[in-house]
Formats: sequence, structure tokens, C-alpha cells
Amino acid sequence: MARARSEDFELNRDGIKRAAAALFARQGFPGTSMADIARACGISKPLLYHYVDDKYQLLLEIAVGHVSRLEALVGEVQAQGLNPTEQLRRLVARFVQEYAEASDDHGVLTQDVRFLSDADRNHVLDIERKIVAAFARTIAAVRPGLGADTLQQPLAMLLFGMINWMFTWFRPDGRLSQEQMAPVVTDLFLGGLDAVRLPRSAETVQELVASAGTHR
Amino acid sequence: MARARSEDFELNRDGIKRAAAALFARQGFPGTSMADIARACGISKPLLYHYVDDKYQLLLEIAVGHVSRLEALVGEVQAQGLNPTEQLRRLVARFVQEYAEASDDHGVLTQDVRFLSDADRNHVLDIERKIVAAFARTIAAVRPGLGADTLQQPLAMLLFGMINWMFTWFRPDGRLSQEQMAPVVTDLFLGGLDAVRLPRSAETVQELVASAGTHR
DNA sequence: CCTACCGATCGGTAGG
DNA sequence: CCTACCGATCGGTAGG
Repeated sequence: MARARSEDFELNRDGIKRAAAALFARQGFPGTSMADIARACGISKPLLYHYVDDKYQLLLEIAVGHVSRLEALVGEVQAQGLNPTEQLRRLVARFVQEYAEASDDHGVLTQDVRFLSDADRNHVLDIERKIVAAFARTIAAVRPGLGADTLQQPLAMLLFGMINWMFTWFRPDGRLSQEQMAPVVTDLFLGGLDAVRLPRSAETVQELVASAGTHR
Repeated sequence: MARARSEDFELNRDGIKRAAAALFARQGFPGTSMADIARACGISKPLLYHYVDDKYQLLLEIAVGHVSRLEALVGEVQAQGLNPTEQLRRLVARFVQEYAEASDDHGVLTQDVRFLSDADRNHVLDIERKIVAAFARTIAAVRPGLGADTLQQPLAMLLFGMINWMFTWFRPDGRLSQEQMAPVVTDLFLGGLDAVRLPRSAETVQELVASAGTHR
């Protein structure tokens, strides 16, 4: 029966993608050979090529798959109708959880997107930009007024910095779990939001320097 | 005269290291060939090997050089005798400045340390740990009491997350300069520090779950 | 005529 | 400071 075989094909294909993601995350895309991936799966290289067209396709599917799940996650949280603060808290918690569950995919996304073609990379970056924009809108709703167009995007990136960077140092066997770290991140961010002041624009700084010069 | 040639040798060597850092940062260590580096320097591959022993040596010197400059930076700031808050503000400002000036070295340090040998990587990580410990002590001095041993290290890593991640998205030609972003980061972090609560320890959570189970 | 799968090797290029 | 090369390994595919 053709259907049973097809199921195995997809199952094996998923296993290969998971093995490839683990190796890409550890060794980088150029540092990983198809022979490495085949060895990790316990199959021959020709059999590996039975399941995937080439090495590049693996990278593309891992990156697009992960970023698409993150995009879906944003939609789920938005659909819950929470107030801005609770929505941000929920977004951070869900992202930390997803990163922890798909840490290899996360590593590939943050390290190896540069090896995609321009078109494919832009596709991934477009989805990432949508996600950042959703975070930025939630941040603007939490603290309206303060430099909405200037600061909300950089603030969203600082928040992503904390949670993205977490998975370069975080050890699951440490004293704190991901579930415990997520609220620490959100508390720190929400608490600090009120302390942030809109900096002078670069142009204003230059004007001040210029006018200070005339007073010499 | 041998001395004149030696000066040129070191100058050329520095140029090669800067070119290599730019390529490693862009393409990764395994994705960069010695031919790439020679081409970027406008020299032949054999001449490149006149200046450096091998590809690995370039990676090691770039990583150790950068992390050593960061360590020296910490010492400089500590020697200024500032109060904890001002010391943290100064540390962040100087690190952001150093990252901006040595963005290629920074990219290599954050992406390619994994390709060092165990011994060399541990040497680099030891210096990094000293730097993180210095930040953690300053944070503990700013906000004493709250989970000193449990949270100060993770909080330092969250701070590093914000400034390390900055250089994956920051564009120098954008609306905000590094000089403007540094105080935003520090304000956000210092302002949020008071909002952070010590989470229940993992053990306590497990005890609660276990005792909740007995009440069913 | 299909798939699943092997040992061996292809044309090119890596670091040296 | 060049061309010319090496042992090995790369991503990908041949025949069977």
C-alpha cells in the first residue's frame, strides 16, 4: 500500500531534518558535511539523498519551519484577547518555551540564515520582521507616548536580545529553569520600560555640538 | 635592516587579521577559505602563509585579542572608583563602544569560538567568565540582597544579551547611534532591576507539585 | 517499472 | 613571491 510507505518517508525525513538541525547548530552549515548527517542518522549518503534533494534544502526547511512556527505562536497569543502587559508576558513565555523545545532550530535560525540565497533569506527575514513588529506594537501599547516610532523597534530588539542570547548560555540542568527565567526577563523589561528616556536625535546632538563650538 | 622588515611584517599581519575577521564574521570560520583571505588582502595564498602559520591561528588570535581587550576595559572602568550605578553605566557604554569599533572581532567571538580546541576555547571562556563575574558583582552592588547568588549571574547574562544581540540588528546609519543606544540599555536594565523577583527554586516548585498531589 | 538501498567513485576544491 | 602541485575530503551521483 502506497500510503504506509509515504508515512515512513515523511517520518524518516523529519528525523533527518532534526539530525541536520542538531549538526548545523553545533558545527555551522558550512562546517557540516552530508556525510556527517548521514552518519548521525545511521544511513548511507545515497540513502540520505533519497530523502532530501541537497544540503541547502535542509537548511531552508529548518529555517522556514522554525520561523513559521514562531509566527503562528504570535497569532495564537494575539487571539487570546489579553491586555498589553499580559500579552507581552505571554509572548515572552511562549517564545522561551518554543526556543527551549526547538533549540537546534533556534540555533540554526540565529547562526545560519546568512547562508541562504538572497531570495530565501529575505523570505525568512520578512517573517522575522512581522514577529518583531507584533512585539513592538505590544510594547507601544504597554507604554504609549514615549517615542513610539523611534524606540519601540529598538526596545523590541533589546527584548529579543535577552531571550535569543539566553540559549547561548542557558543550561537546562542549572539552578533556574526556562519557566523561571521567562518571568524574570519580562519583569526586568516591563519594569525598565518606565525608566527609558527618548534620547536626543543624532541631528539634535550634532546641532548642540555645533552651537557649543560657536561659544568658544 | 631587519627591523624595518619586521615592522612591515607586523603591520601586514594586522591587516591580514582584520581581513580574516571580516570574512569569518560574514561567512563563518568553516565557510571561509584561506584563498578568500588572500584575495581580500590582494596577495597570493603562499604569501599569506608567509605571515600566518595556518587558518586556526588566525581564529585564535582574533578571539583572544578581542576578549583580552574587553578584560582590560573592565579593569580600566573599575579603576575609576565610581559608585555601582555609574560603574555599570560606564561598563555598558564602553562595551557598546568597543563592540562597535571591533564589530568583526565581536562577530567572530560570538560565532566561531566553538571551532577552537577545548584548551583554547576554555582559555577564552575563562576570560569571558571573569568579565561576566565583574558585571555580576557590580549588579549585586547596585541592588544588594535580592537573590545575590541565584540571580546576579543570569541578570548579567540578560544584560549581555541585549548588548551582544545589538550587533546582529544595529545599523550605524539608522536613526539611533550606539552612543544613544547604550544609555537606553542601561536605563532599561537599572529601571527593571527593582521589578525582578526571585523565582521559587526548582526544588521548591517540585515540592509544591508533590504536596499538591497528596491533597487530591 | 517502481522503491529502496549499497559500494564505489564522479568532478571540483579545501587547507597546506 | 609566483605557479604548480599534494593528500583528503567536499557535495552529489554513477551502475547494479
